[in-house]
Amino acid sequence: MRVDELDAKIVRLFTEEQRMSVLEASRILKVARATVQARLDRMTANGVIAHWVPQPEPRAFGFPVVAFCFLTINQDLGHDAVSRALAAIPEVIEVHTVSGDSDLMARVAARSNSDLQRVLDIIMATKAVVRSSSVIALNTHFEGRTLPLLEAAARG
Amino acid sequence: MRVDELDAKIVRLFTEEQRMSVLEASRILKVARATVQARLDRMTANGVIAHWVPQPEPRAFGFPVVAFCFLTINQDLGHDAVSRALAAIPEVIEVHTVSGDSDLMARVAARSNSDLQRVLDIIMATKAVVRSSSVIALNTHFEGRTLPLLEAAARG
DNA sequence: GGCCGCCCTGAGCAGAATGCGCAATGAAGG
DNA sequence: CCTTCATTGCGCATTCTGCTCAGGGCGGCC
Repeated sequence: MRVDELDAKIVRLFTEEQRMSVLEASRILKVARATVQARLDRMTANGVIAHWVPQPEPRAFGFPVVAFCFLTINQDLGHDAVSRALAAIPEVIEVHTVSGDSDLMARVAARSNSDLQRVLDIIMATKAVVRSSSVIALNTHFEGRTLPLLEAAARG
Repeated sequence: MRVDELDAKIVRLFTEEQRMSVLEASRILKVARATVQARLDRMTANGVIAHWVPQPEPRAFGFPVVAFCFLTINQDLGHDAVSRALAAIPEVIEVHTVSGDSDLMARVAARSNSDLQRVLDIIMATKAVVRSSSVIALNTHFEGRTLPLLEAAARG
């Protein structure tokens, strides 16, 4: 979908001030309320706004450790079956099929470095994963920063 | 912060049905409206609910390619300076300092595989990055799936 | 030039939700 | 027993939402 600057401004407003109402946004942007409504509906329908939900932050409730695990899987099962098995583990936040030496990459949260070992053991215990190699995130500078990209897309 | 099952149920409700109002949530959960309000306020104040904003999805507006780039940086500058330089590039969605052979890991979005090359060139042009090695996400099975972890934390 | 579709606009209205305050209740812990 | 804190139910004024409608501006198309 093509987005324009008004779309980006709307998203930015609702991002910066989450108490923003559609009505007030329309006042600030000096457009009709129905316009803001229509833009939001259109972006939601087209998936540009993928979700608008309270995002729990694992760091804030006891899972400060984040690791990226590169997994070599049991090829007999297939990627989808393995990702389903991984989806059953709550500590697994994210799974991609990737290019390169490994088959899958998973983002994993844990209570501590030793707890990470426990989670990795659970992953290996699924029998779906043959080998894993992990990289620990020592410091997260930023994440989920998609707004600048939306604005870049809006400019052309 | 410690979360209980009510907290998790509240987050689940607002995640599954984003048109949910505080009032209706209180009706469904059979608690007072003020309680739901208080829980949401508390979770927001403690960062358990990190953000509650429209999340733009790059795939939906022209950036279907996602890659994870492992960067070796110019040590003279330091991680923070480099991450600031990367923050100026809208295609860079996420940056972590990581353990292992590389210094930083960045999640990068791009319009296509060849466009990814363009973005990598921009990254290298900052002079902050000495070497990069990328892994392309061929298929995203799921991501941002933090709710199960919150529920696990709520159970104990 | 004239027609058409699309989007934005301003307005109105009923219904619903919010923000706020308050006193009472209940459970937990010292 | 007393204190503390979360929860509860209630009410009120204010605000927002969902919905609808007719009108106007604009670009594309024949």
